[in-house]
Amino acid sequence: MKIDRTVVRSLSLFDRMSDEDLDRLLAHATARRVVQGDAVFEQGEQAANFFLLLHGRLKVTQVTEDGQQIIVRVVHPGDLFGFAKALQRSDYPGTARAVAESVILAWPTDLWPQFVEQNPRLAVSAMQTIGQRLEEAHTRIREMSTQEVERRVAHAVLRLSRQAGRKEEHGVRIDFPISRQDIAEMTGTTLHTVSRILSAWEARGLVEGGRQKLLIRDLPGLSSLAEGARD
Amino acid sequence: MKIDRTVVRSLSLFDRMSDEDLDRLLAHATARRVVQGDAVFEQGEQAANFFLLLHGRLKVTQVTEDGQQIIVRVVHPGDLFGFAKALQRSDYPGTARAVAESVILAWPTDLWPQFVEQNPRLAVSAMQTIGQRLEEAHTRIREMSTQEVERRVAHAVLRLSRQAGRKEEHGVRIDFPISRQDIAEMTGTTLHTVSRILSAWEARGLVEGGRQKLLIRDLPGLSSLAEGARD
DNA sequence: CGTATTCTTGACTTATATCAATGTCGGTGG
DNA sequence: CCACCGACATTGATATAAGTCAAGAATACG
Repeated sequence: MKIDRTVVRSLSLFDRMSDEDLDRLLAHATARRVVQGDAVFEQGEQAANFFLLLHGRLKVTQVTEDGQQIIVRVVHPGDLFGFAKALQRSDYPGTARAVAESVILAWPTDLWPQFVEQNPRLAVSAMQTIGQRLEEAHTRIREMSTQEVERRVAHAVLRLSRQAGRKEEHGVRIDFPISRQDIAEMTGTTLHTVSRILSAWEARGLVEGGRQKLLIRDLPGLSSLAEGARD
Repeated sequence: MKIDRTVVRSLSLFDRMSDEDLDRLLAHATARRVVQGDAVFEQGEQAANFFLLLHGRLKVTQVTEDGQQIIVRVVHPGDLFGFAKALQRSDYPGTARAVAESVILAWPTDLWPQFVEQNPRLAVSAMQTIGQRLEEAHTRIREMSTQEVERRVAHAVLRLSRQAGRKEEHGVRIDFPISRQDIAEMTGTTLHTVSRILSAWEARGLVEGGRQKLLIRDLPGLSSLAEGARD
């Protein structure tokens, strides 16, 4: 598959890179289309590549020994993902699956050192990316430790609206198919509880649901709920 | 305070560094003694330094707006901590407090880039450290999402025994003062629940408690509990 | 169309938090 | 050195948020 330079160029990760450097980088990359439902890599697999999401949406999940699944994160366009080797692992710690038709770039993992050395900006950028991810994880831990489910779900939905929101006539739509089960796996609860919460919100005019659909009608209202407003 | 080179030398972080490089690095470092209960830095403070723990034990905590506290991690000798700048923050996201008499090394944050560039091994090492921390965070999220409190506490105690365990006649002792409240803040529960759990374990001969003390008498027993053995 | 997901909703159960009271340790100062 | 105080811990009673179990409805898809 041919690589569309203009798409890559527009990503903040590469914005200060010279055309030659960019070309050199892309020379080693392979572009690939991933259809909805397909996995880019599976948990436990040997990490042969690291990736960049150009277009679409992925979710990264982990399953525990006893079969329970959690969503580790959602990958948005422009995000690096699957750089297990940089974190001294030989296998992928989770499964990355397309929840919408996606386009990715793949590099062989053994190119990571070059990738980083040839362009120090990338090294810094990568470290900051991981740092951000660490902070997100801590935020999630803090929320799970101290907040009840409804607030956690509110926060999760607000995050999604920021990262994957598309403005619509009556509010902000989450721009990819997302099920109640997904939201449950992001917040550490059950789909039943999520369903009840969303139904209650819908009755209050905060959101509008639907099968794998979510529209936020009242952002400020949701925000105040997330901040802990009692009712 | 004078820096003890032999202590530094023994840390894996520096083991393959030449004497000259090490000297160059230490030239910019300041050693400091921190007495029990004192904070090395406080949440929200401008990040002027990054640190290395030489001796002792610290806990890093965060407080939420509504005053609830969680323990983000425990810092063990040899660990880097407080490198907020590397993660593109200007302030410290948490408070680092000595739970035992400690000795730390401090470098000005603006030296971080040199620190990293002059010795690429350190850059890699730092990134791996952050990577590990990210994995730990995900493990914690996974546990909080899927496991009941008793198993989480078991896992937390086992981790502590690995990272801060000292072998004793009747088992493994957690080698620093740790309260029920601390364990609660590490596992996202209350001190009451922790107290009940530890009492039950003590009755079964798994552990031996005490004021800010904890001795694990039956590691295999605890492990099987952590792995989900029904009773 | 019928079949399979996904979602909703009710009834019930349970783990864990909350509230409340009391006990115990260990260091400080009289 | 002993008494007292404050921090830490234990334990019971009660409340409740959220999970589990169960059934059915709605929506999408082949």
